[in-house]
This record gives sequence, structure tokens and C-alpha cells, in this order.
Amino acid sequence: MSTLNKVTLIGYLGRDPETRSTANGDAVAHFTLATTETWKDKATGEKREATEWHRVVLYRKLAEIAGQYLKKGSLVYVEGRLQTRKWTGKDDVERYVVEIIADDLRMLGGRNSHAEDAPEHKPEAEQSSAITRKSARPQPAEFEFEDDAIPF
Amino acid sequence: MSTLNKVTLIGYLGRDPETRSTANGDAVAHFTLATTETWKDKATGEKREATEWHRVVLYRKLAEIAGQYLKKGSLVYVEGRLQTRKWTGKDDVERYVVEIIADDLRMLGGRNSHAEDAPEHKPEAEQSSAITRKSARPQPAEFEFEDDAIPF
Amino acid sequence: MSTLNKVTLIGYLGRDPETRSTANGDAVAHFTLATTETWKDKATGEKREATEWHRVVLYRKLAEIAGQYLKKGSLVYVEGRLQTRKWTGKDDVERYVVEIIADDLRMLGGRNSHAEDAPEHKPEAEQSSAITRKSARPQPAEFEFEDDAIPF
Amino acid sequence: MSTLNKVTLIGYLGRDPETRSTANGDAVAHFTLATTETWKDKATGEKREATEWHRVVLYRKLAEIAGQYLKKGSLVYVEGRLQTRKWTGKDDVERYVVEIIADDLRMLGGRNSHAEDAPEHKPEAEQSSAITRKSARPQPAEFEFEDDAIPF
DNA sequence: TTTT
DNA sequence: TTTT
Repeated sequence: MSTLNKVTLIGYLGRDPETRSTANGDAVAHFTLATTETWKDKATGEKREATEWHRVVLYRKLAEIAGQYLKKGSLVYVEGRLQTRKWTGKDDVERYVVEIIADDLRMLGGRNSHAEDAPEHKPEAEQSSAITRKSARPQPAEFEFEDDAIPF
Repeated sequence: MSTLNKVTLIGYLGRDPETRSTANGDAVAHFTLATTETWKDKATGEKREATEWHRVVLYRKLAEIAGQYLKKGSLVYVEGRLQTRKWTGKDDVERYVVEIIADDLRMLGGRNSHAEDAPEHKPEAEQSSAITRKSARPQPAEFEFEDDAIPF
Repeated sequence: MSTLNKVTLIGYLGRDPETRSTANGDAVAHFTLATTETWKDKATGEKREATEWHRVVLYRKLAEIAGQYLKKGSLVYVEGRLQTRKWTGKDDVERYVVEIIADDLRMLGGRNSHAEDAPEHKPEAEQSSAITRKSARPQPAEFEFEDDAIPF
Repeated sequence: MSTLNKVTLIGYLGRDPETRSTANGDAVAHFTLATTETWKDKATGEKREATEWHRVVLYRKLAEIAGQYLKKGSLVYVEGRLQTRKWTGKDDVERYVVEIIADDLRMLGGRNSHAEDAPEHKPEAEQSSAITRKSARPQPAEFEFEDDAIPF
């Protein structure tokens, strides 16, 4: 019986992505993503907000895209899975960090939201996220919309 | 700027899947999936429910899995995208049908929910959905941070 | 045993929303949303794309927000459920239309993406989508664990 | 411009839920949820798996449902948002824990998956999750399926 | 550390 | 009918 572990975020990069390589040569990128919730306080009626920071990790193709086209302040859609990683600090205390291992990435902001060297008309991210899922992609049906007969 | 077209369903198969092949030899499977919403009528206080039927289409590996392990009444998780297809009936009237082109499939029911020849402990679907996304899957243990106190 | 019927879209409005009222006075808004997939043709290596049009329906508060702040070309995030509706055309032929009944709506575009009369700093949509889910929203700071080392 | 912070899980409860009350009398429930990913090791060809544990927190109505109907081993669908909470252990070391604050909960397992006192045919969870979203729920269209004319 |  |  299958399980599911999925995270979907739309948020802003807190800093430029950091890109490295793994031991076997794969690219890895990291960034933190801010999401902000706003609500009205029931008691005081005041508007309040809380920002949550998410640690996003990307590998290979997605890491390259992040390194090339994303920067501090970029607005992105990220889909991935939660993964907890154990690490030990200098103080020898064990800690856990929860990361989102991305498997989809889409740029959402306007021109000023991605890096200057981004391609004019077709960001590679679009292309690449399609590639990511290509194995499951069927030949799309040819389709034309004729709206007349349709009630709205 | 990217767009997103995603459907997520948990429901029951209305009939056994139908499996065919495309012109180029790829497997294709179809089934309809029922989801049911229940709510309490505000006026009368009575419990009401409505069932929605979804047309799911699967290609290649996912089609094979559906054909082998799913049957009428199976409970499944399906993820995919919406696609409208035009067709013309015997009456020469053009119609449109909306289908969910699946890119992930997970079996959720108990033993009696999948076909008798399904493997005892590890349904191939699990395996296969992992395969589907394998290109984006990093080796979880192979990467270690080398940062200081706070690893990002 | 529960089922799930969920759609998640990020796309562009094809036209300004149409707003009406139901018989009992609730606001209803409709718009169509375009999502575009791009991929590289395996055979020819050419870039191809297909646009899918989704019919989105919003009620009450979300309908008011759509009517006030969205317009042709707006980029939005929509979450909702699929619902098939039967209708009979002038030709007396029965047809089915699949709609997305929205239960969350978020504006994603820049300044030029929403209507001119939109509030400068706090679009009501943000506020409203928070309101929509308010019943489920806990007060984040008010709860503290009293466990030992590992809080669960 | 809105952001999004969403988690979707299907998994098994590691233990019975723990239920308490907040200072203001609201019910709170906690449980941990296991999701398991399986994949084939590229190098050795062996099947491998990794289990991830998620800390789920539920308030009010959802907390009551969890307390009443869920137990160790229950299979559930959970939707919510990520929230990081800071806490200080007995060793005076500050730590962070990431929790999923649930806003939807659906039972997925068979009879043996939920507590014995669960209602026979209509688990309250279904009802309640409908209630949660009731404000956004329109009157469902009457709809009947006539499959003959439809091409699959 | 982001953004509106 | 949108957008890049």
C-alpha cells in the first residue's frame, strides 16, 4: 500500500542559491524560501502575519537551473518531498533539519524576479520541468476550442 | 513564466481498466474513478452526498500497472493533468471530454482492492511510481553538508 | 473511507471574469484559465506547446475578489474540485461541461496583472484566502509542548 | 502577491494520537506519520527503501476526530502547512522542530485501520472535512452519467 | 534572509 | 480568449 510525501510551495528566495557538486559530480543547489501567511486576529481585529522559512534542495538539472536563473527575491513554485537529515554540530549535539527535496521548479515572478542572464523568451526552467516529467508524457491530443455552444 | 495544471484524486474504479495500444505500440489504459463528497444540508440538516466520475488515462508503464493490478472497486491515488479532447459522435455532434492524464498512480486499498495476481508485499505500482520520478530522485545518503553550525 | 477530488492550477485569465448572482443572492464568478505545457518533440527535436483551457467557477467571497481584482491576463493560483455539469444546447443535444469549483485563489502576477482598482499594498485576495481557511487556523504561538528532549 | 505553503501526506500513524487541550480550551492532537519511498539502487540493482516520519498537529474538530477514530497503524491522508517551532531542551540547547499543521484529514484504511468505536458507514472525518471547507461549498449540480455515447 |  |  503506497504512501505519499509531497510539499508544494510558492515563495520568495531569501538569498541567492548556493550551488555545489556531490562526490559523484552531480550539481546540488540550496536555497531558503519564504512563505507568509496573513490573518486577522480574532480578539484585536488587527492584521497579523507570520513568515515561514523552508530549506529547499535541488539536484542535477534543477540545481543548474536554480544556479543560473534564480536569485535573492525570485518568486518560484517548488514541488518536492520532505526529508529529515541528522547532523552534529561543533558542540557535539545531534540535530535534525527538515529539507524539501525538489522535483519540480517553476519561475513565477516578472522580469526582475530572475537573474539577468536569463533567456529572453523561453526560460530553461520551463523546458526542464517538462523534461523531468517527459517519461510520463503522452502525445497531447490535437484540440481546438469553439466557444459558441458552451454555456458561459 | 510557468503555469501549472495538476489534478489529485483518491477514489474507486467504477469498472475494470480497459487496456489498448496506441499506433506506435505504447500501452494505454482507461478507467473511471469515483469521488464522493458528503455534506450536511444547511436547510434541512440532512446528510447529502454527490459522486463525481473522473476519466483517467494512463500511458506506458502506468498503463501496464493499471491493467495488471487494478480492477473495479480498487481504491487508488492518481496524480495527473487535465486535458480536453474533442470527439464527434455518431450523430455528427462535436463534443468535448475532459480527461486526467496520469503521471503518478498509487494503490491504496486492502487485499481485496487489487487484482488477485497482485504481488503479496510490494505492489509494482509503488516501484513503478518511483521509477516514473527516478530521474529527479537523488541518492538520499550520498550527500553531506560541510557547513558550520547551521547547515544552510 | 474518504475520497479526494482536487485541482491545482497556475495560469492566465483568458478574459475578464463574469460575475452574477445565484437565485439565493450569492455572488458567482466565472473565468477561463490557460495553462501551457511545452516540450521538445522527440522525433524532430522541435519545441512544441499545447494550451489547455480550464473553466473556473467561484462563489461568494472568492467571486467578489475575482470580480474586483482579476482581469484578462491576470496570473493566478487556483485550487478547487472538479465538477461535471450537464446542460442541453439549443439543438436539444445533451452535453457535459467540466468545471473547477474554486476554494482557494491567490494572485501571482505583478502590478499589471490585476485590476487597476486593486489595493496598493494588501490585495484583499490574500486576506480572503486566509479567511476561507480561518476555521482550521490555530493560533500559532499559543501552544507549547512540555515533553522531554524529543517533543513527540 | 500571495505565497503557498502546503503539505500533502498519505501514511501510517506510528502510535495512537495524543490529545490535549490548549490554554483556551481547544483540543489539540499530535501523531507521527510514516511515509516510505522505495527505489531500485542503480549500482547494485537492489530494492531499497527509506521511511520518513512526519509530526502532525491537529486542532479543534480535527483533533477530536483524530482522538476518536485514529490509532497506531491507521492509514490517513493529511493536508496542511509546514511550521517550524523553536524549543529548548533540558540541556539548554535550542532546537527547531518542523510540524505539519493539518487542515484536512481523511481516513483511508480498511476496518482494522481505525479505532473500534468508529461509526460503521460514515466516519465523522469525512463529514468534518466537508464542514471545514463548507464556506466555499456551492450547491452541487444534479448530474447523471449516461455512458453509451461516450468514447471510452 | 524574502515579498506585499 | 491568456501568457512567455
